[in-house]
Order: sequence, then C-alpha cells, then structure tokens
Amino acid sequence: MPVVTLPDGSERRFDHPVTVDEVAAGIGAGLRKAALAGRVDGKLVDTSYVIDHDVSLAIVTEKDPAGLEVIRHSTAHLLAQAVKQLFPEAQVTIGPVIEDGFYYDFAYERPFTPEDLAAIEARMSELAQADQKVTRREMPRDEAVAFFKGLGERYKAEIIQSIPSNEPISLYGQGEWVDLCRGPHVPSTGKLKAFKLTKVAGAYWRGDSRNEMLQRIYGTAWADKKQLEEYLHRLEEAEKRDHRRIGKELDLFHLQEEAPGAVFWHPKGWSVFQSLIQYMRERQQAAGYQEVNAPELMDAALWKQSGHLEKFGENMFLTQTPDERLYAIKPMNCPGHIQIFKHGLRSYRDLPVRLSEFGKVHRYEPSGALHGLMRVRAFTQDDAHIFITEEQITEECVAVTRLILDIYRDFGFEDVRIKFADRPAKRVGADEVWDRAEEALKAASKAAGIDYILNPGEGAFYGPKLEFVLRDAIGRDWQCGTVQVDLNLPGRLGAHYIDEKSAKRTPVMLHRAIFGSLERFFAILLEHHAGRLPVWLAPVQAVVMSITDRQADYVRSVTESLKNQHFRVESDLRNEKVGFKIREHTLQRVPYLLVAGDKEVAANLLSVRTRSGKDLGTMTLETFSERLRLESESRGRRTLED
RNA sequence: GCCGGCUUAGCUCAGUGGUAGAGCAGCGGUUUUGUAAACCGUUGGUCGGGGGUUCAAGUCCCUCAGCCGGCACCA
Repeated sequence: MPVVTLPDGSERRFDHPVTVDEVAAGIGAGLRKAALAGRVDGKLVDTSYVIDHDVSLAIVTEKDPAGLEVIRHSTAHLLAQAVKQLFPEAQVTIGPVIEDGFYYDFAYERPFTPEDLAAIEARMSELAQADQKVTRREMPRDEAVAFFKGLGERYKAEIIQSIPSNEPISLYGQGEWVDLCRGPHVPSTGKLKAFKLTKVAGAYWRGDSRNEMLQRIYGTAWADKKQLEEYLHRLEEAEKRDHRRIGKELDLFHLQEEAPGAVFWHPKGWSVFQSLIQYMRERQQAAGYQEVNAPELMDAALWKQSGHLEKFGENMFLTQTPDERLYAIKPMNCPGHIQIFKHGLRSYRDLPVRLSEFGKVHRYEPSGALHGLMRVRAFTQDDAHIFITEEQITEECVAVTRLILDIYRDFGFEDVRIKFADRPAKRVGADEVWDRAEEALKAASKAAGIDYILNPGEGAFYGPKLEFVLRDAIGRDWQCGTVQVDLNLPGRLGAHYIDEKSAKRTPVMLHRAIFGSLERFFAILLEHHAGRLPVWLAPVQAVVMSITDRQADYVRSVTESLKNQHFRVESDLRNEKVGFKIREHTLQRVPYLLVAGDKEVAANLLSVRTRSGKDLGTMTLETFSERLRLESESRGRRTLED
C-alpha cells in the first residue's frame, strides 16, 4: 500500500502499486500531460515506473533541468531511429546528452553529408509528430548481447558485454526501434518539439585514436521553439565575439600559411599585448619578482637532462646547425631559469628567488589542434619560477594564489574556479617524491582557503598543479593560471643552495603563470569584451575629429596634448561627414569619440561621446583627460562609460 | 594526426565545363559637412600550390598546404 510524498509535503495513499503517470494524473490532467519523468527518492525514472512501496516523488517537467536532459536524451534516440530508417546499414553506438544538446555516434560506410542531415532531421520531425509511445523493458545481459548481435549491432553488443553480467539491461523502444539505454526517456516522442541537428563530425570509437572513426551527429534540443531560437541566437552572438573575426575587423593581428600557429602582430594588437606585459611587469615587481631572459635555443643535451626531450619531445622543434650540433627551441622556460639560478652559489638566505620571464616558447602542436590565438605553436608566457626550501612551499603558494586572484580582478574576472591536477601517467620522479609534492600543494591550498575540484592525472610531467579557470561574460570557462610544485627538475638539472648548516641542498621550484599564454589571454579578453577593450587596454583610447577643415588646428592641438599625457589618441581630420567618422570609430570600438566643431572651438571645449553611443555632452580637455586617467587607473574593476 | 567541409579582388561574398563578377575598401574628382555610411568616376585577380581529364577547367579528378567544425592531443 504505497504512500507517495510529494515535494510540497503532501501525501497520497494508494491501495495498489501505481505508476508515476497515474500519480501525475491524480494531481491534474495538465501535470500528467507535462510529465516527462519522475524523481523517486531522488532517482530519475520513467513516467511508466511502478511505485510499490512508500516513496517521495517529484514529477519532472520541462521546467526542471533534469526534464530538459530527458528531452535531449530522447531526442538522441529519435535521431538514431531516423538514421536507422534512412540508412539501415548504419550501426548505432552511443548517444549521450551534452551541454545544450546531444550527439549520437554511428558506424557507417561513408560520412553523412549536410543533405543527409537535412533528411534525417525531417524524418525526426515526422517521428515526433507521430507521437510514438516509448516503452521500457528489461532483459538479462547475455540475452541482450545476443539480441543486439542478432540485429547486427556489434558496437551495441560490445557495450553491453562490458556491463557486469548480474545487472539487468534496460531496453527502450519506440515504434520499430529498440535501443539499449539506462533511461529515463520521455513517455512519447510527441514531447520532442524543438530540436535541430547542428553538425556532423568524425569521432573515434570509445574515444581512442587507435580505434576506427565513427560518424558523430550533433544536435541541440529544447523544451520549446522559443528556447531553441534563443539558443541559436546565442550562438550567433558568440560568433560575433570570435577573436579571429574581431582581430581582423580591428586590424590587431593575422596568421598566414607560411607560419601556421604563429602570430603576426599588427601595431594595434601589439599595443594591447604590450599593455598586458607592462601591467604584469609592474605587479610582479611589486611582488618581489626579478625579470630575466633565457635563450630560445639551447643544446638538445640540456633538454635530455631535464627530461623534456623524452616526455615532451613530440611537441618540440629541433634544429640542426651547420656545426653539426642539435639544438632545441624552448617549449618551456624552466630549464633556462634553473641555469640562471645555478649561476653562482646560492645561500638559503637568498630564498625565495623569484625569476620571471615573458618568454616566447614554441611547441609543435598537432595541425588539427591549432585554433586562432587560442592554440598556437609559438606563444608568450608570463612565466615565473620560484626557488624555495621545502618549508616555504605553503607560504609561497598562498602568496602566488592571492596575487593571481587579485590580478584577475583587475580584468573584471571575479568568477574563478580552481582545479587540482595530480600525477600523470607520463612523469619523471619517484612516487614518494610525488606524494610529498601533492601533499604540500594540498596543504598550501588549504592555507590559502581555496576549494578545488580534483582533476586526476592531469599534472605536469614534473609535478602536481593548481589550475585557475576564469568564467567569461558569456559563461564560458578558460583555464589560464597555474601553480605547480616541482620536486624533480631542480635536482635533475643540478640546482643547489647552501643551508644554514653549510650543507648542499636541492631547492623546490614553483612554476607559475597567471595569463598562461599571452596570446590566448588576449583572445579571451577580446571575446569577453566583444572587442570593446577597457580604456587601459584599448589600442586607441580616443579619436578627436573635426567637422570641417576650420577645426583642424584645434583638433591637432587637443590630440597633441593628450598624447603628451601618454594617452593613445588619434586625430581624424578627413574630409568626411562627422556621422561617417563616428560610425567608423564606433565600429573600431574606440572608447571615446571627441568632436570639435566651430562651437567647441569657440568655447574651448570638446563634445564627448562613448562607443556605446552615450552622449556625455561637452567638457574641457582637462575634465576629459582626468576622466581618462581615472578610468585607466581603475582598470577592469569599474568602468565609467558603457 | 584522424573525419568532413572550405580556399575566387585588401574585406565580405556571387559565379550552370564555354569572355571572372558585386558591395565595401583603395585611388581620382566634386562636396566643407554637427554625432552609426554624401555623390560621380575608376584601378584591382596567377580563382590556395602542383598535376591530370577535356577542343575548353574557378567549375570535374588526383595530390599538397592552409583554414573552419568536431575527434584525438594539449591545458
């Protein structure tokens, strides 16, 4: 005699086992229609699930995030059904829910074309409209294996075989189509009202590049058409923020095929790049860092000693010189910094030694990995290596963590997540050393008061690391900063210091970066701000424009004065209408547009407008430059305009 | 690296195996202009590179490169 407790605390008693669907119907016809699944004692189940004992139950509708997941999962099944109808030779594999949608992988003799996709989507719509009932049944594992083998679905059979034999397998059916699935699913295909297939791509079977490649079809699905439209609109907006597009529009940089993955910085892009470096230089100087510069090219022998050639060699550029020596172009700065540390005898009194470098490193990334400025083969790191004693690990990690988080706030990034990456499979050093390094970094995290998410097996080959992940204006996450505890490389490369008892000791080295890659951070900023960089970073902070030739001298003198105050300002004296000039500089995302006509010249004022179209009225040059100064100094922590 | 798509003027993009185009930009003029595009004229192309099929290739085939979307990699 089950008693069902609903989320509002009310109870419903039944004198016989009931389904979720029946309970929903008992509450109201509307709820029954809206029901996609149930949550029984916290576990998601189908609406056909039979309740035979006392439980708590919530009816899951499209308003519940879990409801949306059920919709997406069921849409993946709908996709598979449509594909099997249109391409009976295709074999099904897996079809999980992902962010904003789903995908389904098929094994098929040829790749699906965009035309195939359109046909599949049309068939999916027909199947949804037919409102087929979705049914669930269970089958012993071995029987299920045989069942799918009988259907010729060898991938599906392989998946089931890897499930423990004592677990029953659930099968879901709709119309003629049956698939292995954990569920739950919507009660009928008519619940699937808003979906779209988005792209087709290759994907390896079981995610392993040694396996054959399957055809993956991606799609998105939502509770209704309006949500779908909103999602598609969001995609368009994200595309407008693409740093590759903005980089071209604003003439910041370019890439070309003779130098894949290496950036040609144009004057405006380089101006921003230099502003970033200058800022970081000041912050690091204040935090006790010393800037150094190490060679880009060093004998391969050194990289062999460090372990890089063995563990990172696939990613390294090598160059054979006429004198028959083999050199490696640095993929990391650490070995160079250790050479600087080693030069001369170090006392324990010198520690911590904090060596920083805006080092350009080269890594041979697989061609398919390259992506604008986000993934390049030549990039600049705001890298530093801190040499300390083992006792200083906690204190120094705490200081570094605070510095990182404070710097992110200057860029307006408040939402920062931290991950802890422990030992990878491909590593140097004894496990005992790794134990100590991981423990030390954990202790430091605790001392700094940070909560981290574990990221297993993702540490560097020489040590564990903390990874700092930023969330941008449109909710995307970017891993930027890192702090790594290294108990391996200093020893391998023979770094020492003399302790208080005159004994030779090996220092601990912290690797840390805050931007990570300057190129990538630049791209993140461009996308975060949609190209409208804050004043302190904008390559051109203001344009002073004339209305007719009569104001040319005035405009020139205003520009000159602002330039003398070290602002980045340009004149626009072209023979064009002011509307034309406003439009151009607005599109160029110049923060402030200053107009001088006869009236302004007569009153010795400037008419000020922001790139967002806000009219700030007229003001004196002094008022404007004060505004510019204040805004630049506040960096990303607040903005006066837009 | 793997799967698929793409590569035409500085940019954005049309182009049925049969004479390479448009808009913007640029350049030359006219216009002296008040807050998101004045008007007229005009230059500009090894159709990504190489090879092939064909009387004829931007278009079809092969190959290489780069880019784009995924996968794998990286972080």
